[in-house]
Amino acid sequence: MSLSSKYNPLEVEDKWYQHWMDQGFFHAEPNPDKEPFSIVIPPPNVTGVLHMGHMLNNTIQDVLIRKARMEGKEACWVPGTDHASIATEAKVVKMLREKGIKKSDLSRDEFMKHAWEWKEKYGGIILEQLKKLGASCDWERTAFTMDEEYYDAVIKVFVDLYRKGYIYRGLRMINWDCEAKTALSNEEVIYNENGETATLYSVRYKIKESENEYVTIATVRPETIMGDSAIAVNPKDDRYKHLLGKHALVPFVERPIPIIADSYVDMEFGTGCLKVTPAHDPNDYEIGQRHNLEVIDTINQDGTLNEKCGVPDYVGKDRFVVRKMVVKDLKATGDLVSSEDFTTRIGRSERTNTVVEPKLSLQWFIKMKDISRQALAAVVEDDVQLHPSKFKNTYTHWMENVRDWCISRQLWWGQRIPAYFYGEGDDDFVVAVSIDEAVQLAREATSNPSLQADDLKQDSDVLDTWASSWLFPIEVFKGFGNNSFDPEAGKIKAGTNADLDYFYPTSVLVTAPEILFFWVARMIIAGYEYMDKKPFENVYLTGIVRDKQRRKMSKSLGNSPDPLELIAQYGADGVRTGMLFSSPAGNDLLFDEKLVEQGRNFANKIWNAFRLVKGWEVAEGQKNAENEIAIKWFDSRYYKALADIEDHFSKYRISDALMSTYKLVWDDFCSWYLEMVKPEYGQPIDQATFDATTDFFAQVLKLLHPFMPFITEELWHQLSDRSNDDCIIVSEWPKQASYDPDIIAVAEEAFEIISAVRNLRNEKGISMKEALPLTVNQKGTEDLPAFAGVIKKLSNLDGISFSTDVPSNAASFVVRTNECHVTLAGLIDPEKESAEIKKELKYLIGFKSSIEKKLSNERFVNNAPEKVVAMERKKLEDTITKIKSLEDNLAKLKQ
RNA sequence: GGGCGCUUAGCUCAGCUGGUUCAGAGCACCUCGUUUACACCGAGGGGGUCGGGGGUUCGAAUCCCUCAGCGCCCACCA
Repeated sequence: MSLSSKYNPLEVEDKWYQHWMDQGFFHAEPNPDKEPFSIVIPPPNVTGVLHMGHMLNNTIQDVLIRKARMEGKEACWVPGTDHASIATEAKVVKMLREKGIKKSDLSRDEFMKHAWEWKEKYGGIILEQLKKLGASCDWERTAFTMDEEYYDAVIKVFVDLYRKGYIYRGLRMINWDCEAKTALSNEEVIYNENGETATLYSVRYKIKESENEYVTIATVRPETIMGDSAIAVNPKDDRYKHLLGKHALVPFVERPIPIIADSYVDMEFGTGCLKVTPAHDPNDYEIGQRHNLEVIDTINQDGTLNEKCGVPDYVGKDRFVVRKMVVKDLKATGDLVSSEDFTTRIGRSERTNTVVEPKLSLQWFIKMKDISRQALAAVVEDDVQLHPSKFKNTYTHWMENVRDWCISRQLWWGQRIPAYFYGEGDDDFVVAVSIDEAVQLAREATSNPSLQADDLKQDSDVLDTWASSWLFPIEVFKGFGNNSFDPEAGKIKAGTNADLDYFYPTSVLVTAPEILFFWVARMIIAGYEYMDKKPFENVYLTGIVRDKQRRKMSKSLGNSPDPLELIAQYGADGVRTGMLFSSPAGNDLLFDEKLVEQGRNFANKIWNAFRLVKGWEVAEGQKNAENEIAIKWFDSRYYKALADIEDHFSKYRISDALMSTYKLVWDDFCSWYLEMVKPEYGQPIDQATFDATTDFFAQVLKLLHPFMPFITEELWHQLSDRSNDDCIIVSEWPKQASYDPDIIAVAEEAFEIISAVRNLRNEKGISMKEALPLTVNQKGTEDLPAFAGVIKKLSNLDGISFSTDVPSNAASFVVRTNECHVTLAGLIDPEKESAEIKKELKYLIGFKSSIEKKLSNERFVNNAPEKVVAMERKKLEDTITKIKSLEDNLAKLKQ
């Protein structure tokens, strides 16, 4: 048999993935004999390609789902994609533009046809990529947020919320993209970090009630002057008290507007006078609401001014053109007092980069206060647990101050709002799940029985993507399908959907903190609203994957490696472990290819451990003493590690669980255990030790499997002959068992002696090949001699004796309370040795006196718990023993 | 501006209800080593006044106050 000294992932990964699929190991069905464990994937954008964030996120999900599967749970990981209305529509529009087709030239149906073609062609690439990572998703359940049934669910929910009174249509100041002619959500508005330079103009308005008196305001948007409805000053501002109640005249149009007091106004800014333009500024709109001011909307949807501005020259011209004209005209009339450069934050559209225009618009909203009450409580009371828990604060703060949710988007790709207008009025509409129902309702509303479907006009907007993905944990199980949804109650009926009854609530959601509000909070809201249950028990929040310099990975910076290339180069197992090595929950992952290298090296280490064991010749026979103690020790060590690992998993400390596993395998299994039982060159190993070793190996592979699915499956089969359906992926996760802490402690002491001997060799330049004699004057652990054979083997001794006789010509050291001597005739420099001993003695004497001081402090002895005092006494005793040993050594040297 | 959080070895981070897991881990670094699984390796080693200051306590990385620096979320000054 010849096995390469390097593990080659390419040879095994695809083979095993295919095998798992063929065996149906990923598929889950409700099973009353098993405990359910489910995860829904945060659906990536259907147009997306795999990036490093997905890699981290999905690796964590796969680790959790694989462990649960091995624990005998019915593990169901539902994959899917999000239609991502804005992002996808933008891509389709761009693709069409490149073909010379303008969206505005297409009908809605034509556009949708293109969009679906695009989706069929490019959608779901990302899911194929996940397979390379080893993601054990139940692909038979793959969901898409625009699937027919999913679409219907979203519509049912809209209608339901409307009927429950949660949805309303209202005039709101929204972010408007004049180029795309659509409303933008806050998250689609980008602010330049350093602000942008604008000009701040000071403009004087004449006071109507007095001669030659002016009030000067400052603005960066002079083109909105014609929409002014008031001048506001701070109520505490004595400079302007006399003007309150009077009026200012708007330049150009000479329209009188009241001078009012509002505490929003900052006395320090500019002149302390603010022009209030309710139609074109969110703060001004609020002031307008408070003071009942007129709203004069002077800007059209495309950013040009309309006739309401009252200046014919400006009508039809773009707002930025008008700005220049206004400035010029103000100069001409002498009303422009000054202008200066000014750094301010200007919002730009993520899609078109045009300056966002605050615009009053009729949009659809969900009232959030009442509907979110249970979702807030669920997290506060830890019914839904966030990991790490620090996000609890962020969550509750947001939920306590939750704002109404604008759910309409002026796009075509998405679920179309099921509101049907039968008249021209803003309120002349009905909301219905189907056109037939809409006709019915419209007939009733208009008392016109002959009204037809053609007389209705459906709202042209679609719903915000999150207004569909918030149903994900319910709808991947088709919760609103069949007749499960009861429109009367506005709930999904229990006992009508086997999948939902079994898999919901899901066990854990793994996602990024960035979408805690957009998605996580809203899923919790929807969960309580429709299921009366939370959607998941736990939320694991991952960090952001950054580069070494803490920069976010982005296409434009080009600092993101291609995940598939990484997998090709290092193997999926290497990439998975590499990503997890350094990513505690909630912490950003500073990605460095070295981590992946470390992961690959780890796989190689495991591979070589296998090569070693596989290469052993086995002979009949009994195990010798050191193999026996080695087996006893590793058995305990294993179960202690398992306890640690389980503890980490229970707290969602995945990185720590991996690190414990890593150390168990590399340090304890490879460096200690295998070295202990490894037969001498050319010698066979006894059957009993060999069996114990392969058994340990298998148990270790199981712990590794969730992290490194491929190599573990490969070795599982190579280690022993196993049938096709006997796979590690469905093997039984090790059960915790009691272990002997004493043997672990004694072993540690033995290891320290071994290290000390090796260190001695290093210092004295004695080769590992040269056997040495060791005498241990044991003053501590009684069981140490059990490890005599191990110590002898691993530090290459030609003899080890436990004796109080101190040999001469010996290099000495003290391990804990064991006085150790290695006879080294001719290699000992008594001067140097004694100098070193003296140095250590000095330290120990100081250490001793500090303990004595502590123990002579009555307040310490009286107040500290007995246990602590006892420990100090033991420490003192051990130190005295140690000092005595060193003094003996010193005396011996001087002879 | 409002809220939350962080500061521990060169780097990334553990460190629970104050006391032997109390100063830790991984990586990096230094020395030695190609020994019969692995140089994608082995053996050994160095390295921190736990951001500064003050307090509570017999005892503080851990609790409190304060200063400094950093980060995140929310709202956004015309």
